[in-house]
Amino acid sequence: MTTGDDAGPIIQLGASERLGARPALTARELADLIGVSQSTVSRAFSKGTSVSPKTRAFVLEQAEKLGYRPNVIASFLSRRASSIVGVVTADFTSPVYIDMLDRLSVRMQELDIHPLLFNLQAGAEAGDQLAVLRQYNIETVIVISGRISHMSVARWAADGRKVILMNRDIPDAAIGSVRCDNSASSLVADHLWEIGLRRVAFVGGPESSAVSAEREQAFVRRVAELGMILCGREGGREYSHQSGFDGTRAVMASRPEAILYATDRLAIGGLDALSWSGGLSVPGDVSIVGFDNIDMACWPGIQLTTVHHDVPRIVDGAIELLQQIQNGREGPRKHLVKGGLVVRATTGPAKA
Amino acid sequence: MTTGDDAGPIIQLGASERLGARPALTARELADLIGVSQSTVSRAFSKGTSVSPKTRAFVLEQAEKLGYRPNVIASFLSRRASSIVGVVTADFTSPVYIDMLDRLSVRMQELDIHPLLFNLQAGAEAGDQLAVLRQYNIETVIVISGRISHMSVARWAADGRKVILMNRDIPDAAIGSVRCDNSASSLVADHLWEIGLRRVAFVGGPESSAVSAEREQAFVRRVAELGMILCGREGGREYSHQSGFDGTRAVMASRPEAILYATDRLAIGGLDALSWSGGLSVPGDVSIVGFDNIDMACWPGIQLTTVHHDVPRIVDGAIELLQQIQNGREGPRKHLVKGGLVVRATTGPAKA
DNA sequence: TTGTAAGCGTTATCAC
DNA sequence: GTGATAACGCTTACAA
Repeated sequence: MTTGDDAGPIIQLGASERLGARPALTARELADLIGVSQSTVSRAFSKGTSVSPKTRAFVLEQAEKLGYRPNVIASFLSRRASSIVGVVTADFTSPVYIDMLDRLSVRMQELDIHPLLFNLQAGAEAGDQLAVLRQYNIETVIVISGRISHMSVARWAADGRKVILMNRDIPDAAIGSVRCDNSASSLVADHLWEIGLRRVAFVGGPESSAVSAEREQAFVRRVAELGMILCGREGGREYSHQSGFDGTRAVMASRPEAILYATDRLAIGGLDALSWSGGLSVPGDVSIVGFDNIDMACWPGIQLTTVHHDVPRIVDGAIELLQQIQNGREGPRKHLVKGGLVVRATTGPAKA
Repeated sequence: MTTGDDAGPIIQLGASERLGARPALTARELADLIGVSQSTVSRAFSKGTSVSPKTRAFVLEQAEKLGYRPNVIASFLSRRASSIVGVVTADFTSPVYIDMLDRLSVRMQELDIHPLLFNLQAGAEAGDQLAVLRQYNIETVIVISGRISHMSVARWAADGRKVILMNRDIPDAAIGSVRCDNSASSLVADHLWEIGLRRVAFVGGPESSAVSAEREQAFVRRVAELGMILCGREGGREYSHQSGFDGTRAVMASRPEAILYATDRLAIGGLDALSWSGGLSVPGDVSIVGFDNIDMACWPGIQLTTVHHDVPRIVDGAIELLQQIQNGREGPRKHLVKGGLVVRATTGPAKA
């Protein structure tokens, strides 16, 4: 019953609910109530401590009944560490990053790890964030953004924070990362070849974008191997619809039969330039291909051929890394998640 | 230099950076170092305490120099309250809610208030969250979602948490809220009347959605006042593109000259059904109007006529409320932010 | 105005 | 395996 904006009228609260404002039970109080020492209560709640299974079960049961839950703030202070994880974002306009944040935050909650959100504006200083990380005793930081500088990441790591990078990597650094295999764009070249297209172009994101560069590189290499012609190439200032639109208009001067875009958003900008606003037929006049397989890609009126970016698996990888770090096992690891080509309706043989 | 995914190579860290792993300075250490008492340091950092301006300035200056920052965890424990604010979300697929989260989190950071993200899945229990709010000593919760039940909100409030609702309200409850004026949909009726359209229809969100209901109501009332004909009405299970697509197909049976949708996303689904996939002309065959004025609404190939939803001002309102609450001033307040009609290219006279 | 000292609710180090 | 007791780094009476 939690769908829609309005899940019913205000419901009268029972007596126990009303008492909520009373301060929460402390370990000491629970201990006194059930006749054990306060440290026993503490031990019952932390794993890897020496309590008899019987006592632990008893304490946990009573705690449940009386509504006791350890105060994490006190625990953080005492342990000089917190289970809060910093989640750093900067690209709320990117559907892929939003999807990652969505799934990641849900998964974290299931594990009782809570994300403190650091939404960095362009130009925010890494140092400022570092101070906050320290203030909160935050040990682990997950970066879901391509816009945070390597420098910032390096500083956090140098300060002893564990960093997990999503969708990017710092090659020779001992920093965990989980990302999709951008070289899958080579599959696009194969596909275009198979349907008989020879003149191809690439429309990318910002020049400084590693993601765009990797996707371009793998595509261009395979294009060359197959003996196809790379007739055009455009980059943008950003990963926006307008960028894809403008890039497409520009690259059409080279008369390509197909265009690969660094992301679906750019590709949809291209579809707009060509078809919605341009009066051309896709794929009749030109084929287009995206990368990421965002929700929009399968809208009835879009049906974009694209490379699948497996966000759920990337999130799984990040969660796995997170747990390894929190359990103190192993060092940083690099995950690379494969994606595959999804052929829809924006690619096909050229019109006769 | 923080645009693009890759902001340069790893930079060698200076000596002071490398030492970062050394534990942060405490108030006691700073106090000893600069020759004041620890409580003086504490006072210098909290406003409304009795310290001479001179001492405060001195302490703050030295703290800055030596890199001291109060540990907020200890502060939370001592104050039995935390400046962490819970931000509750559930609709990561809604551009408007994402935009709110984006802007809100940035504004909060500027104020040194940090958002702990609670991303609730459909069906998540309010009680579970409440336990976590207590564990973190969280006093204030901002709800950016229509899908969290009134019941949950009421329970948090009954437990003594301050709640700020964004984009919704619980009418007779003493709970703060900031939302857009959904009755602005009446402006749509006026606009359609002026361009000579008489048969209109409405495509809404889930039946349980208060937002959809309010937008529909104001529209329908004005339509009646103007003597226009409401010839059709469809609701969906959700606020998705597909819902808008399907709802449009259904409502076209009543041959409307114009359709108002509860949101832009639904309207774009409608545009897809009519134009991209349907071969009809918009606005030649039928005019369509959305609500929210999301980014997509102004894409070259969309140019959707819509009602502006002023997210920045709504966020301003929420921040204002937040500060009032944190300063202990005043009780809950209700803000209503006006929007206006944005006429673009999807409305116009019917084809001759 | 400033310093001293007693919490805040945990964890961790001791003995037993 | 369990119970006292000392941190953890702050805030806040209470004294000076």
